[in-house]
Amino acid sequence: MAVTIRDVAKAAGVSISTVSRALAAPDKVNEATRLRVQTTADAMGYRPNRAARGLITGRTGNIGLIVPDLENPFFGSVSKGVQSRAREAGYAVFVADTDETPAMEAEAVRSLATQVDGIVMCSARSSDDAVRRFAGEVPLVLINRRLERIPSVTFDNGGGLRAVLRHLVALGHRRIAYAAGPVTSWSNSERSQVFAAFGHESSDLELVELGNFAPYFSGGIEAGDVVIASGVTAVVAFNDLMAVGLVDRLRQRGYSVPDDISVAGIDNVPVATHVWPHLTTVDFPRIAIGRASVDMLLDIVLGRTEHSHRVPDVAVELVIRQSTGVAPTTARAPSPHHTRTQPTTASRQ
Amino acid sequence: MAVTIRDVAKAAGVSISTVSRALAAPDKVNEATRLRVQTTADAMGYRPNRAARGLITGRTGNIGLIVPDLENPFFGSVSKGVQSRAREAGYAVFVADTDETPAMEAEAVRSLATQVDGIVMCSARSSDDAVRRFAGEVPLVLINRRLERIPSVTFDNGGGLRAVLRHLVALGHRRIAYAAGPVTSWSNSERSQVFAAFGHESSDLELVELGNFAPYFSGGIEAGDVVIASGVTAVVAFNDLMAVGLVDRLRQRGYSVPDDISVAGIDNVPVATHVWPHLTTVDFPRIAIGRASVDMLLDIVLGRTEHSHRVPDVAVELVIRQSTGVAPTTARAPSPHHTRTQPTTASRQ
DNA sequence: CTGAAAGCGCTTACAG
DNA sequence: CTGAAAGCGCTTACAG
Repeated sequence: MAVTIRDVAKAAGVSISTVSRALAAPDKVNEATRLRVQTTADAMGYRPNRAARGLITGRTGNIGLIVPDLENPFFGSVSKGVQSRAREAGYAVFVADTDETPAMEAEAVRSLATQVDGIVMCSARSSDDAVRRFAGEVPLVLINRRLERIPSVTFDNGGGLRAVLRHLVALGHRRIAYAAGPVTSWSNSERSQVFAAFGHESSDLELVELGNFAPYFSGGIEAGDVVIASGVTAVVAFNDLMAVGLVDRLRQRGYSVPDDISVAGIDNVPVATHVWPHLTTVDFPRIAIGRASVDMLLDIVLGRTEHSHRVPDVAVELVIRQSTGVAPTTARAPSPHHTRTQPTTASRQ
Repeated sequence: MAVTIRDVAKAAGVSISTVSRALAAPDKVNEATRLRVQTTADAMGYRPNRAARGLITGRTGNIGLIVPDLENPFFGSVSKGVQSRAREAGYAVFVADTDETPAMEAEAVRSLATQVDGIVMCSARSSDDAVRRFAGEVPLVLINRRLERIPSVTFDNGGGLRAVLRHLVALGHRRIAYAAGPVTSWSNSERSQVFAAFGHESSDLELVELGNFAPYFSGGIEAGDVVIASGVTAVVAFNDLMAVGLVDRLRQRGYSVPDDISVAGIDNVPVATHVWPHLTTVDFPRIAIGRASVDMLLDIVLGRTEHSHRVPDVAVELVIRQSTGVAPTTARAPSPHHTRTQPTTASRQ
């Protein structure tokens, strides 16, 4: 039904070889014929069958994108970046959502491997060994995870967290918590290490890691009570979603943010400015990293090796908003007024 | 490099035809040979090349998904539904983000058409004629838009909006606004009509349409001032994102939600419960509609015509939360206290 | 039940 | 510069 190269050849009065060349290698063909072929092809609405082409060239013109959760705004942005850069480069993108499970990551790699030139995998949940196996099956670029000898592009996780901590210290906070994310998350373990190491910078700091909590609003709700019990005056959450839940829970418990407790997130997803108080957070340029991952993948696939696979971390930026403030002078004991679990609307406003 | 059907045939000591049959049509082959072939294929890690298969069968085993904006949580959920149902059915999915522009929708259809068995298009921004042209190029299912003789699956837009309006009327509101979304949005024009028609139900209602506004937080900020100027006591926003911006702006201007003005959204995206007050809204089962669209597409592609293409609207559900309340008895004149643009944190808490 | 052959729509040496 | 031929990895009538 669709018009094939044969149809065009017949209409233009040339062989299919010539049509193929006219379209793909313009300099290998007489300008006059090239023009004629091009014109008739356009007129007939000819679109080359990429699958057939791929069978011969070994290139599909497709890339795969594997993400843990398409509903998570973080991955939505990354996907957008991947998708837009791929399109510019003439590549189409397959997407697979793995529901945060390692098993589905493996399945996605297997089913995509034969159909793509390479895969961008975001926040891989699989073990190091499994990820290495994936990289053996298909060209692979990792986003948000470093693994020896596997190409990857990552944010400056450590720098971001340190910037938040310095900010909190400057505001006078001395007892600071980190509300940890999923144990299986590479980002979380890196942040966890950086957090612990930060304690060595100044001796009068009391740093306490709490959790692990789910990287959602619900995880933040859970973390809220733990934070209160811990007696800290400031907390950095694994991500913004968790920070938002945390703020909500603290308010329910009668604590004011930032007057009683300062809260910071990480990611700078849109919700960070949709809630009140606006969240102090670390901006991770997610679209940019999505685009960068495609560039790196294409460098590998097309044999453009100017880039080293060991690229520097993508810079992140501390964004100070209203959820962090000067440390309270004394630990706060919530008044009876504050401890009721259902304050009236008026008091919340 | 990859193991082909020929390799398996050699290893199993049969012809490639037999390998092909053993894997695809188990009943057309001797059980013993089938088993042998299957075993060696597994052992060798054979994965059939879907592109090669598709060249013959005319089926690619892929579907395309075209969405206006992957960063929008609404489409993220729809994508998740599409992706999960497709995977269950053994299909891989291409995704294209069109940045809300008709031109990129056309480009996406063109580039995907040859590589997929069909396309699911979400909230198409193109003209009716253009969409019909798309449907001529490739099997197409529309999400969130009805078009004569084009298969589609849609939410019960009208029912949802009417439910919100009845809710507001029951709370005593008589002057109610609809903050409209993009003119190009099919959902918006349907809601706009339903809103206008609702006025005929009771004669003492004053219904005013405001806008159009951008379907984001920023559009809600803009709408906020217009809503105040209009003197209504309740407003329904085109979507939750806009409603959240609206609430934020009203608070900045010193108005209390819902004491002074009730605000309702539409969609029930996660942010609806992340902000305070939690948003009254209409739940659109987005993952479900994504899955349903794949089912419909596959019905068409595989010639399973039990389903009519004219399926009923997907039911939606009014979710009453804290952003709507009883209508104020008198129109509210903000006190000087409320008109300051930068209230202190304390007053906001 | 099994194999040889044709062919899906293309690209690419190989001759001319 | 151009065409005929081979072949990418598969499936599917067609014989046997």
